[in-house]
Amino acid sequence: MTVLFSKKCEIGLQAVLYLSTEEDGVLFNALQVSEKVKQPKEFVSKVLQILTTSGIIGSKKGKNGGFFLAKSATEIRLIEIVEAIDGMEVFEKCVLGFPECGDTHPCPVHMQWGKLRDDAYNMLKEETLHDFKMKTFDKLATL
Amino acid sequence: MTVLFSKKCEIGLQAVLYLSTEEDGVLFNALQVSEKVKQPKEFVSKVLQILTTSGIIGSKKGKNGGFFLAKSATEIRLIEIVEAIDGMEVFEKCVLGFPECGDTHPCPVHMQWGKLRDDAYNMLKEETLHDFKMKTFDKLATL
DNA sequence: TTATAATCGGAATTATAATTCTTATTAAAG
DNA sequence: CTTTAATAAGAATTATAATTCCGATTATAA
Repeated sequence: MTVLFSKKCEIGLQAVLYLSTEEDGVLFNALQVSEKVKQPKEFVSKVLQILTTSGIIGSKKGKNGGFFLAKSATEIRLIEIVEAIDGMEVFEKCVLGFPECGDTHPCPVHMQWGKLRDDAYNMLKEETLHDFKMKTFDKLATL
Repeated sequence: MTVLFSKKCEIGLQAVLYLSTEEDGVLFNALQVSEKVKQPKEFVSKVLQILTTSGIIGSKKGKNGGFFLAKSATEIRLIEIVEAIDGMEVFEKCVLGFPECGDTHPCPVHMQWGKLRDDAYNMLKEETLHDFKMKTFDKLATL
């Protein structure tokens, strides 16, 4: 099992972070991305398609085609990628699985998890891809 | 998808919280637990078996048998249930899925997630079942 | 001692997520 | 205009988690 997001989503996050390491206008094809994130090309392609449909990245078909950030790295937030692939359910459901958990019928950890969940949400929402760029570059270089 | 734990684990947590609502020595059979947590008896039985093997709950076979807390509610912590069913992987793996993420090769959210992860761990570790007992009773009564 | 009501453990099945395959479409380059 | 290298989309397959089923065992109570 993954931690909080599906494997598709993890790959999507990694792929977009990788795309953000290049300047505007430079393309990476699916093979290059798949080698960087160390996952099969076919699977990575699927994820890149989803991100293309949702408008986070753009694609160019045909020879010398590939993928690129659809917006500037200063405008893309990690939460958008999570939302496009997994949706927002993780931030809405009870961590203990109680279907009726809420402010009126709280589970034993409702308040505490609520804070953690909001912190996680903010972690993904507040910083832009650009903020992460250097860290990411260092990170991806070592993989 | 579930939030952080497998469905088995969610049911295990709910089941143990339910068992903790009774005094020592009182048994609940699998059917009673399954009705309370609103899941099929067969599935709940499976989960109760796992918890029995790991020593968190006890079982009595045969007619009038059932399940009960193996220790006092003041000695059982939610983290034990998570560990018995899902293991500790959620608290060890990178939230973005980078296989080499760690203090030397941190992912973009490594430090921030590290804090959240530790807070979640402490949330499940520090309070005992007994601490949750009244809240839980109220909670389960409304389901 | 027999019937009954439980847990136990493993096998079988089903559902869902992950992964792969296939074919179509597109655009550049020869 | 043809070949080539790419994405696109959906179908098919595989892996894993969830769920169900069945037979065995156990203990109580009639």
